[in-house]
Amino acid sequence: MKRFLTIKEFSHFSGIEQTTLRYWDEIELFSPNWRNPENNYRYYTPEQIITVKFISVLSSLNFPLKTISGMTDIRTPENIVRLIEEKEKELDMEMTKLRECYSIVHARLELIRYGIRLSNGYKALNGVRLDNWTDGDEGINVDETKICVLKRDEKTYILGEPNEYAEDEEWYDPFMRFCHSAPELRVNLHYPIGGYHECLHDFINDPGKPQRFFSLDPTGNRKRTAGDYLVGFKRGYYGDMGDLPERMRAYLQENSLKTHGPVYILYLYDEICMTDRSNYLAQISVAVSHK
Amino acid sequence: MKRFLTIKEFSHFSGIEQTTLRYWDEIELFSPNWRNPENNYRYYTPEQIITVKFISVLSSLNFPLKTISGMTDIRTPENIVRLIEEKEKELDMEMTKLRECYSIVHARLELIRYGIRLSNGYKALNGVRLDNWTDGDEGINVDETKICVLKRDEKTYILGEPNEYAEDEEWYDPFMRFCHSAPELRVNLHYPIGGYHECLHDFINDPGKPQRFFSLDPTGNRKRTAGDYLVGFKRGYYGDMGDLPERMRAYLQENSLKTHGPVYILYLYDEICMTDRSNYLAQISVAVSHK
DNA sequence: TTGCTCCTCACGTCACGTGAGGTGGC
DNA sequence: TTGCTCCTCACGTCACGTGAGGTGGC
Repeated sequence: MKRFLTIKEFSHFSGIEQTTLRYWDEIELFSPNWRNPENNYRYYTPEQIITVKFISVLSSLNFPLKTISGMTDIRTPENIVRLIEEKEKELDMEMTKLRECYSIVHARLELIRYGIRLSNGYKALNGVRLDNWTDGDEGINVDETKICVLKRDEKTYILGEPNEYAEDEEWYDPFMRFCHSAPELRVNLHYPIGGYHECLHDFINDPGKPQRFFSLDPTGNRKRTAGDYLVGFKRGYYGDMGDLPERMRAYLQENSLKTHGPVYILYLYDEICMTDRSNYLAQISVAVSHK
Repeated sequence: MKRFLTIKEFSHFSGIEQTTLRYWDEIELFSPNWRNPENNYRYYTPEQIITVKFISVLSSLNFPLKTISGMTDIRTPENIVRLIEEKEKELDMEMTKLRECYSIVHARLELIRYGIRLSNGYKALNGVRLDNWTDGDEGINVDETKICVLKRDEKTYILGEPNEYAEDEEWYDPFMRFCHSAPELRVNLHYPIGGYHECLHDFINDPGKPQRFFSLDPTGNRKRTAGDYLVGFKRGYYGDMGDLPERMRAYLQENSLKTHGPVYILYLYDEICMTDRSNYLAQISVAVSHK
């Protein structure tokens, strides 16, 4: 009358591994409908496919197996609904976190890819920039030794509080205070973090000590507006800007340009993709227009 | 000159547990910048916060720690980008799977909640239906012993192939064939599965042997259209429809109604939330209009 | 001196995966 | 008889978590 399935058949129809089925049986989460007392063979019924599929879904959603056991032990509609509802907020948070992690990785990839295009372009050109070489990609038409004006898209970020430098303090003391205050400012420190100066003048005055930090968080409340930006690059450890500020000022004068608003310092290559500190690669940008 | 952080401070600023940091050090995934050779104390630098944050993001995205190690061992921009790009499709699939699991659980919850409202309504009313008791919720205005006409919203599903019943075959033989053919039909068996008869006449003829199965998959290509439906309920094991077909026919005659299209059988309570088979709860619905 | 921090080492945990060695059914 | 399936038992794995027992620094 009743049709039984061996563990192999049941595994085949349900898509659950035999080892998993044996384990779930062992911990008394999900057991075959009947066991042959002579040889201890496991026999399942077709409708158990429905249950085991549901258990596998809950397991995929990171329900601990003990929680699922608690659900099937006292198997009532109310119990199932209650246990799932209890987990619902947690699930939502996990989904949000995953999406966020995904977005973080992409923000980081974007910077690194930009750096790679820069370096490749530079290598391909033997360090000589050809003004007529474009392929629609800003990055490839630039080399990291030159200062230039580029159209930039809008970019969203979260701005930190002004940094206060005590005597002898370097960038890392305010950086740690920034990390510390991150939760209250709703700053997600996983996104790439950059340096910020209120204006070009401030940057030139003390290029190694950013006046603020910002996080390249796409859910931020601040925007770097789209438009023309003066862009320069610098190899070196955090804060080491060499003669870049001076070169930027010279470029502005030669080309009769004036800057507006803040200076953004973003590291395309940093700790994450470089072992050699002197090879970190920063991009410095500030909005410009003709005088 | 260089500012060092103890493991406690570093854990605090980075948000990574001390045990995790020690473990990551042990497996040579992420080590402190300096160790005191006298007491083996670990000392981290502030910029390591950036790296460890990124590692924790990758770890949250289920990158195996060995893969992340491979990334930091040969730490070049190209290497980081390559390893992430390799995982990208897998990540997309995982995200899709999670969303799907979420949707599956909700499809299931919806059915169970409907069943609970039904049972509660029935209990509260001592089995007597009050026609003027509505709160905008169809479920609560219904009791499971009565047949009635209800407005139903559109519902999406995937329809299986026609079932063929060999001699002496019960519902579970075609059900298993349905499970077997699920992958080619792009049927996701995790969603609630229902029975389907081409028309009321077929249902009444052999109510225990659905002519097809369908999966309540919201990405399906079929729709149960919105409108008026004749709805009845039945407690009992799969296929046991008792006198429900006869009662539905009587109701149609008394109220001068005629049915259109297929009959849908959906189990609100089944294996998953009931131990007692005789208490499974099916909802049977078919589109109706006045003669 | 006291309390706090840090260390290593060993063992536990969770959800399986992987053989080893042996039995059962057509 | 042969090959296939099923079983148990033990041990491995992954990414930590949890004490135990001891040292180090202000």
